[in-house]
Amino acid sequence: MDDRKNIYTIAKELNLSPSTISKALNNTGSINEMTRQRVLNYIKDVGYVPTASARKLKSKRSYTIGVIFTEESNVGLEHSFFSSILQNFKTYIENKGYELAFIVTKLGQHQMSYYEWCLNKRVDGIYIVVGNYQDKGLYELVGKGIPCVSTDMILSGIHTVISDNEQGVSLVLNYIKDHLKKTEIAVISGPKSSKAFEERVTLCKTIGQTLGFNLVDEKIEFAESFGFTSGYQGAKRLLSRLDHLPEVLFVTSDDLALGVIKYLEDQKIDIPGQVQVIGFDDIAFARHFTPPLTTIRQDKTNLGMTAGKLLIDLIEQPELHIPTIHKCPVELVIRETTQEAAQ
Amino acid sequence: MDDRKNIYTIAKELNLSPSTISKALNNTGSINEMTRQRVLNYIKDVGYVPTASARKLKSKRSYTIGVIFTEESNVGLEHSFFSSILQNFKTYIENKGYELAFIVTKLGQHQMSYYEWCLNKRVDGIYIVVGNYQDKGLYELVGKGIPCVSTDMILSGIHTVISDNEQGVSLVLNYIKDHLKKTEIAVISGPKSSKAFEERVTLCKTIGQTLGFNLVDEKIEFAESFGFTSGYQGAKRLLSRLDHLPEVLFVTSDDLALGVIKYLEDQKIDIPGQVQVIGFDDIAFARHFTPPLTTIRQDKTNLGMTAGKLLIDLIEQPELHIPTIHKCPVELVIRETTQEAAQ
DNA sequence: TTGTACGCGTTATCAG
DNA sequence: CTGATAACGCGTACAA
Repeated sequence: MDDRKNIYTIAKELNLSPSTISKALNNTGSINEMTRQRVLNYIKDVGYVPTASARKLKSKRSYTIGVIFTEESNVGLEHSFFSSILQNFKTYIENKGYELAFIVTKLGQHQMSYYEWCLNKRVDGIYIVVGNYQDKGLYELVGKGIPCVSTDMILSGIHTVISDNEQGVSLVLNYIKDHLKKTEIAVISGPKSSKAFEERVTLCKTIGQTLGFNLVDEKIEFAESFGFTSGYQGAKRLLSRLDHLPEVLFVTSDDLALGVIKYLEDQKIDIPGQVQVIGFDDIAFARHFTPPLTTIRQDKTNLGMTAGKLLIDLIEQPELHIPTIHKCPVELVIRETTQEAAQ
Repeated sequence: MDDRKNIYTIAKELNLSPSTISKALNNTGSINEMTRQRVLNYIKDVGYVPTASARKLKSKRSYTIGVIFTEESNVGLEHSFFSSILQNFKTYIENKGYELAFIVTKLGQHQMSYYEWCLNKRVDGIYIVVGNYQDKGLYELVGKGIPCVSTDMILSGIHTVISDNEQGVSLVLNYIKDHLKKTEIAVISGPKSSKAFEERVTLCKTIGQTLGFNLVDEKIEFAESFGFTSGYQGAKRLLSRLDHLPEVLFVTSDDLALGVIKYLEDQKIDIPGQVQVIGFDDIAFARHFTPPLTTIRQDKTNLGMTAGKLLIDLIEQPELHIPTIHKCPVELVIRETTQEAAQ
């Protein structure tokens, strides 16, 4: 019925032993080159393919990276920024011979923790793309010593690859001060569930202070979630609370910023005439929006690939176990939601 | 060193046999309820987690669905329409106890065919989200009898879940005729590598004919790829070829349509004053664009979930082996890139 | 309920 | 140095 071959069958057919076949396949141990070729050719002919689970079972390696993506935060694969990072990560690790699997906590009837899933799959490493950093399951997971890299949250003890938020915020605020020559600013931030957003807000306050901005809490609004609509609502809440329009709105996530712009348009507020808007991320649509969005470009390729490289280094050279924070440089992309002041 | 438990260890510690442990875990066979509870409690205490690969090795089932996504067509997870379908599919199958894995043809040094990968992983089924239908590897794969569902291409012999393109095109053309009251139309299509795009173009011709549109080939332009820029370029090519502006541009994919709109704006062509634009898909940004795009809404949730349901039915009840084509209804969403003619 | 063979590739050990 | 043998990893299923 199931006529699948295995190394035993093949060994018999070639008058060799199973271990020889294995050696030929994996290029390990000592084996005569001619024998190797003979095996390889035969295998190609008959179309034998080794079974992943048998190899994994024995070698205790799965060549699989578990990915935490979204579950809690209600952002799915639809979120273009994270998807893009994930795509780059995926490409990198596949080149290194690893595959990607989504960590899941509910499978059919079974409920399990992140960690249990990882044990079950024996993943070699973990990549946290987006996750709610208030999630206790995450802390359990990262405490277990499985190599782990994160691009979203800065948890102590995890290797983190993240955009240089300090540089980004600094670029924005200095640009506002030196080029736009404005001082009345307000901030719309992504939800508090993400550490990165928290960090950006904190940086706005500290850097803003040194630059002479007066960024009181009243001028900071946290969106409830990700996405266009959250931005729209956030802008609405913020502006109806303030007694006059800020000169510049710094929105710490592009997808929110687009919603913010929409709200301003609906209110017949001219951009950049009355309010200037600056985003963060440079998602694909930022440049295509009307008006095209001035923003901080995060280098998604770099983020994804660096995370991949770091994780695989960790897996293959476990001696480098001192947690590091990699900051990827960002860049200010000036488009049409801002306008430099005349000299 | 590796202190992981297995059913043998546990069996010994509880003075039971390995098979009893297995039964307790899987709730199969006959087993004393008290024994079962004892085992379950113990397992929870010591934190034992069964190993996926061992189970797979024995049971020859992997509870894994292989997904073909993009590889050839250069669209990645960034493509919001496909990502969204995939997300819904993923959710559905996870509820049914299956996991998703991306089918890959290059792993480290190893190059393999889709089919080889599937053998290696012993996937239970295959889901083709996007793929180049000229890809011969795809035909090899689907010919092997692994349960397979596609949402993109209509290959003979594969179960297909696809939006009702006929209904969609019909809705568009009738809307143009009856409400916009226009006859001069042109079409910008997605790349020929996708069967769905081909089908839409063909339908435009046939339905167009019965409605009295004169849609000659000169008025049909194929974009070179997916995405905003391809749409922009496509519009440019089309309009520079035609001697006068069409009244309505039907763009068979939203991401292209947004690029088309941008091109028209850059040319100072008023939408919908001079040219009206209709898209297809209803991606998230379609409604947020300026102007908001009139388009055909594909039901991504329905598509993804139906595909999931169909595939799992196929896996679990292999007797239903007559290939079917599921057409999911679509809907015309009227926004601001079109304008009804006065009565 | 329990014993045990099985699935299949890997690897340590051993003989030629 | 080449290749063979056998034990191993771990859960499942059927016979006892």
